[in-house]
Amino acid sequence: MASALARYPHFCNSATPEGRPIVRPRISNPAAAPNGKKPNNKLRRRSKADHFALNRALSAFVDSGCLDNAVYLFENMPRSDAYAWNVLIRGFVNKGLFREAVELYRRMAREGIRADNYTFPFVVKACGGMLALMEGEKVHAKLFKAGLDLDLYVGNSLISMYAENGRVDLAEKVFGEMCERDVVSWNAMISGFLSGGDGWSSLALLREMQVYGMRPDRYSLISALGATSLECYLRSGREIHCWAIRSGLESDFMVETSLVDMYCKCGTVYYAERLFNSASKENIVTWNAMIDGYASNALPSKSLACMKSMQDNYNLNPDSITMINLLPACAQLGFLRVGKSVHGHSIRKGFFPNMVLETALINMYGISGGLKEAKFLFGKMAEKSLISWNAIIAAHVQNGQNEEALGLFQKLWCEPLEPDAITIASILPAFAEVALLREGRQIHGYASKLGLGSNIYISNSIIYMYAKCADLSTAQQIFYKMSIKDVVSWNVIIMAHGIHGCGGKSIALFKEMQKYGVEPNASTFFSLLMSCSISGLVDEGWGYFNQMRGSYNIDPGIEHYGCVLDLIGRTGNLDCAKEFVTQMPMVPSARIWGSLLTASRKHGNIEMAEYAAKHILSLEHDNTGCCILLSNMYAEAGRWEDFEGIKSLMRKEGLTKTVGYSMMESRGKIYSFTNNDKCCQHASMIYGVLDIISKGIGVNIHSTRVTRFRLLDLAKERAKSAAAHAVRLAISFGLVSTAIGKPVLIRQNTRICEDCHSAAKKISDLSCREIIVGDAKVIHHFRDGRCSCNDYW
DNA sequence: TTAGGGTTAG
Repeated sequence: MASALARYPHFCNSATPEGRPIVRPRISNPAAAPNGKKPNNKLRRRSKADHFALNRALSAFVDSGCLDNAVYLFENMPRSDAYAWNVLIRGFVNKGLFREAVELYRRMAREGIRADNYTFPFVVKACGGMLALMEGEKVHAKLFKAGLDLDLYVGNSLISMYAENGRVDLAEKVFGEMCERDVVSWNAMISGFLSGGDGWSSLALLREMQVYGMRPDRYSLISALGATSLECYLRSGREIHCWAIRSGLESDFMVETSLVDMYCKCGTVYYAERLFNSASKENIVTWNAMIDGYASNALPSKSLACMKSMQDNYNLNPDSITMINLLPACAQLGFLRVGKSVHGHSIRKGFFPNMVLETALINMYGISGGLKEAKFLFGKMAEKSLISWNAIIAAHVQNGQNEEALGLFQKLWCEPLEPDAITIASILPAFAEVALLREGRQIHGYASKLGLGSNIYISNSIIYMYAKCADLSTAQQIFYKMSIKDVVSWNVIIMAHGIHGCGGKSIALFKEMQKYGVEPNASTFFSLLMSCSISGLVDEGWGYFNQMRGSYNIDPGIEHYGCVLDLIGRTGNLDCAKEFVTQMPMVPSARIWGSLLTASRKHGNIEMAEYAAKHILSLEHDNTGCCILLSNMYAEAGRWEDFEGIKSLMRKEGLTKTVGYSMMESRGKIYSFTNNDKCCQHASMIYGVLDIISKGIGVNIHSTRVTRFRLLDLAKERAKSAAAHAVRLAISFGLVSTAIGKPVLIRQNTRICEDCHSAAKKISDLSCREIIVGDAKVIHHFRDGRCSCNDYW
């Protein structure tokens, strides 16, 4: 637009680029007699014919897209009437130069030419195109004053303008007050409801227009098919298809494309494919609709094959929309390389800048593990929409970068953009993973403000978020208040109880969901088995695992095997655990070997730990957690050479321990602590409390692990002593900064260490307070010297 | 001699 303005600056300010006001050359009127006497009829007729010829030439330039020539001619015409102005305004509108069109309309008024019933439809359309509601309303007031508001064409353009500006209510008002309506009026309103996201009203209006004796045309059908797609209402789509056949519109290329798209969006890709196969293949839009249809119906390979066939068999070159539609297929297949080649092709073809394409690429990179590329693209984008922000936030969450996602969410508030349902749905998992309860409540409040309280998808995420923020009771309340619950709602509430160590309640909920007629799926069993594993319900877990295939016809996936392995690990029968891993029907992942490693550490079996670690490092050579765990085991066993071996491996690989931190909230403020943090707020008070607590539970804050380490390492390890680990600093501060009797809520980004777990149990007993620590996997409830995880995590 | 509604995309 900026370049267009530079090209036609005089329409904005009636001045030449040098700043001189444009003075239209006044060619003497040939019809005027030189002596000032009345012109004769012959001369007058000739003058009129010349004027008409110039207008016709102007119109011809505009129709053929030669706007530069049209402008030149217009500026050099001896006189211009409303017709000439209208034609030129039309030229700008048709080229999408809406600002210039409106400027020309303003200049027309300044030059004393009255806008007429032909002018306003173009000007109103320009206001719709540039999403300028205020300008549109001003133009509406002007045409009302001119008595043109009842003009059919003007009314039709007003309907579209208001709908485009998101004011379907005003569009409806104009439509309702029209004294005359034609098929275009009905179509504009049908399309208006559709753009406002109200497909049902569109479809109702399609029926109503027929009651009024109006026959739908190709435009009516195209909009109505869009409405059907929006509402996924196949029955209506089929009716419209029948109407298209009866009225001979089925072979209209745009109706045909809309039908293909409708069948895909309604999930009936088979019908779309049948129609597509018999359709003309000349139009790339139809191909694009089919490529998108395959990908949206989980047929990504067909999507790629369709694109290839389009190129090889029909010699059509993919456009930017083809690229956009292809990217979800790449993401589904995990074809990062193909996705990158789509990116490269788009660069070579000059498709950039293109906000939609860039956003689609960010989505693809986010899903395919290419967060670095997604971040790079986002940073380079010239223009970003809310959808672009949603995509980059989701990319961070999908790749476990929750804190960065929350940072971006905060930055979004500084933009002139308002977060929507997708933003909330994208960011909620990050809140669940790293936020404190107060922040969780804020995002819940914001979701309610956006009217998303009854959105199942959002509600499910909110339930999980409350559970992870240690507020199981609010999670339960929201769950039971939901008027409609889907299988995900049940899975989430089962998992919510599971992570709080309430495995028995998870089993009860599993039985309850079936009483309500909800069929469990693979995720239900994952939640259930995970709950059994956290609560140590070994027999129950085994029972449900065995029922999966036999009673529910669900094949256990690797995640289910992982849960059962945790269950076996609890029993301490590590040989059985090892055998279970080697006999799994799928290749064990690093996560599976990690489960065996955890069990080995828990039961002090260093040989089994080494065996598991060997497998983990062969799959993930940079697995820091594995190295840390094994080095701790070596240290505890006094195997210093092996300990140093692991440490040097870590140095060689450039692996650094994740910095653990704990967070807690007091009086609306968030406090964060790292291990042995001497710079935290209220440090002297916190260390004073910690000293008292440590003495109370029989721990010397300065020499906790002396016996476990060599004297040489004593000084080094003292600094790292678990006695001043972040979680204990947070607990110390929590005990004195929160109301007596209330639980102390802590969040920790890593798993709680054994020493701190043991200390937290004792502190809960000593202080008669409940201490809740949500670590990276489990919510530990420490009460009366015990923990809800039964000391296995 | 001029006008209004329209297909695929994040």
